[in-house]
Amino acid sequence: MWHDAETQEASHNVTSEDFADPAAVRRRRRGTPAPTIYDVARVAGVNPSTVSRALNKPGRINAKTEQRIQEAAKQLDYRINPMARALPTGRANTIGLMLADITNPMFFTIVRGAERAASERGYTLLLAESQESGEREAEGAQRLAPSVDALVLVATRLGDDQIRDLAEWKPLVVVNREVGGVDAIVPEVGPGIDEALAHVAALGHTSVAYVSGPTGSWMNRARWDALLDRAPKLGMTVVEIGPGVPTLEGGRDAVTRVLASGVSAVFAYNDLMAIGLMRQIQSQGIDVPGRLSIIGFDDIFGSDFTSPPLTTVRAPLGLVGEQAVRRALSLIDEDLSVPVAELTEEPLPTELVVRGSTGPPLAIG
Amino acid sequence: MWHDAETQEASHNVTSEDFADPAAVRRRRRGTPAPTIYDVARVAGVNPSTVSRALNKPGRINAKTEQRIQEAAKQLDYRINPMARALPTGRANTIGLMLADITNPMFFTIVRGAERAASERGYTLLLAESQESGEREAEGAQRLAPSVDALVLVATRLGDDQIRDLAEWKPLVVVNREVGGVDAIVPEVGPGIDEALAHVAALGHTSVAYVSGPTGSWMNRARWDALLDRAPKLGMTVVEIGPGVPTLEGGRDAVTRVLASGVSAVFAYNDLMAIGLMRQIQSQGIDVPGRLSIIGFDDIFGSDFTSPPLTTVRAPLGLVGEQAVRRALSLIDEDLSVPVAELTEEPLPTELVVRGSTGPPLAIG
DNA sequence: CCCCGATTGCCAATCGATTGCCAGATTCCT
DNA sequence: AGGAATCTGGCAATCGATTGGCAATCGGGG
Repeated sequence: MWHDAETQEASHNVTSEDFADPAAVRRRRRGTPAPTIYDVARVAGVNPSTVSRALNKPGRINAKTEQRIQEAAKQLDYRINPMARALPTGRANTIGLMLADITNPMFFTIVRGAERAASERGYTLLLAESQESGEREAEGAQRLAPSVDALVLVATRLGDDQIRDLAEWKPLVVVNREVGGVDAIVPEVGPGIDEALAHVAALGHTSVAYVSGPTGSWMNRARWDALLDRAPKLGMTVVEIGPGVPTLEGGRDAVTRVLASGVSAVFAYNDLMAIGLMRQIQSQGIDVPGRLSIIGFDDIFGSDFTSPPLTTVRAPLGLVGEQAVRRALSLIDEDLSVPVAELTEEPLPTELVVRGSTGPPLAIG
Repeated sequence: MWHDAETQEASHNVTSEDFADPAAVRRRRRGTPAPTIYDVARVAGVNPSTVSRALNKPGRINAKTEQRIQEAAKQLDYRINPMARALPTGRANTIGLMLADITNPMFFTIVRGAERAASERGYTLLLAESQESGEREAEGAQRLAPSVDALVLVATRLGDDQIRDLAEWKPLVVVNREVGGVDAIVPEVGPGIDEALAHVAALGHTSVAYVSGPTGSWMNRARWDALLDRAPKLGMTVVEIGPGVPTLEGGRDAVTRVLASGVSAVFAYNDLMAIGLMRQIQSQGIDVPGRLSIIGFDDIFGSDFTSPPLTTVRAPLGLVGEQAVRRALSLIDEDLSVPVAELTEEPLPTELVVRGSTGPPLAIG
């Protein structure tokens, strides 16, 4: 297919005649009031309530009438006003999604899964970002809560009590965290870590470190706990280094302490930290995985771009997002005492993805 | 900071007494009806309308009364019901953001900018994804439109006419595209491309290729046009290869044709394609930038993870998102004939970021 | 002491859709 | 044919907040 300058030219001419000016379009807009069910009712010659029923209680109305109304609606290009509907029903058909940091690639995948699950059921996602600040998050949640049917909190910085308070107010699901009394979607850290430890053990490592993430992060603790529990059973020593911010910088900042610790393999709280760590270490002329094997968590976008590509414990983030929303939807149904759509919640195991950043330790290789 | 098993244990005990079971929390939730201005009015001993005015027309009400109402509101933990407010005012305080593909990292940055600009003014973002499908996008836009005050379309697949139709319906801003008669936020491709061409010319390249993105993409065309216009002036030949999908795969798929074209430097429609191209070429044992220099567009997250890190024409995506929302907000104000908040729209120039994927061509080096 | 204007708060209509209740029309059963 | 059951569609109240118009109150000036 060729670049076609003519097409562009032609289309540009048309536009300049009539609507080259954005202001013109705007002016035109102002006049148009959106049609309501009253308009539809008038055209179809029925009562507004009949229109309402025809449009969302199929069968409740005589087929003939129903069709007449459908046609009137189509003719007027009627679309329902969600806000007006939300008032009597109390349901906005929206789900609030609260993220710690939109730019962290781990969230993209979750958002996509969530969006998919939501739009599948006719729900829309309302987005808010806490920018890793508990205060902003509380504020954001308060702002979001009244306009959504349910909340999904991802990697939240809120305290357990705040979360429970919110949960009493609105259906709520937390992701990557567990809070007593609140529905949670958390990938199983165990399987992936078992695989990963088996992997490094097989390579011959006997001492590993964990570069810790934020103190308040539930998932950080979960990963460390799992490591602490299992590594010794495989005959390995394990130390925690940190805490640090869950970003490239956080990883960079841990380098000195990692090297000083003398370990031959290191787990980082997440891929971002792992990558930051790796790049910083490499910039000091140190070989990865020769001198140090590095393992991340999550398998975010870009974790296979590095060289060596990052070995990581993958979390099924897309599924996590999907399930979080599905669970939220089922909570809404439950609130309405509607038979809960049966939740076939697959387990969410993590798994090791072996790439180039792990290898045998120097002493052996 | 040490891992503290006790803390966890303790907190777990508390929860198990009272709310270990999510169902218990849910049950508790059902009873609570949210307080309304009527409740506040009763407590404060005034008329609901007075409450409304006290809460959002500061000064209209006697200071004494106003304070009494504030206190009543606080006491009841009243928060306004946005849906109920939206009905009479016609404003939902939301902006709809429509993306082609949430998982494309280039959008993350835009989303963050948009979210920031929106929440700054008390607006919330409503998210929809078209998954690169025009049909889904049209549907999504229709679904979104009635519940938002304005729409922002990013890298939309819609036709010009569809966009104009939407624009007559709601304030609308398109990003990374220009449509006659519609407000648009588009980074200036010129400066970055000039820099990039100067860069490759200085390195000694005389022939470049452009690996094209989706046919329907306005930005794809804009970049190609700019290249086509400027390269010859610098004494370089330029060919277009494609079109292709704007992903890693799209880049991989272009490899054969790129190599066959005999060029020594290649621009790709975006970083994703550039990276896909680079990795595929490297996997064939071909050196980058030795045999082929590669340049991307956007400077997405991860484009500096590759080795060599990617030289790319950076677009100020965060600013783009911010400005798109700001413009949308100003359109809303304009519709309301409110004095438009003065828009200090900085220009959005692109700039070359030189990293490792460009170098002198073989013949010279 | 009266009048005037400003201030303050209330009344009631309104936004658009939903829904319980009811009445008239049909159908069905025996 | 009589009566019950079922269909249909209309009426009107309701969700929670906003807002134009009005009435009561108050202070001040003459």
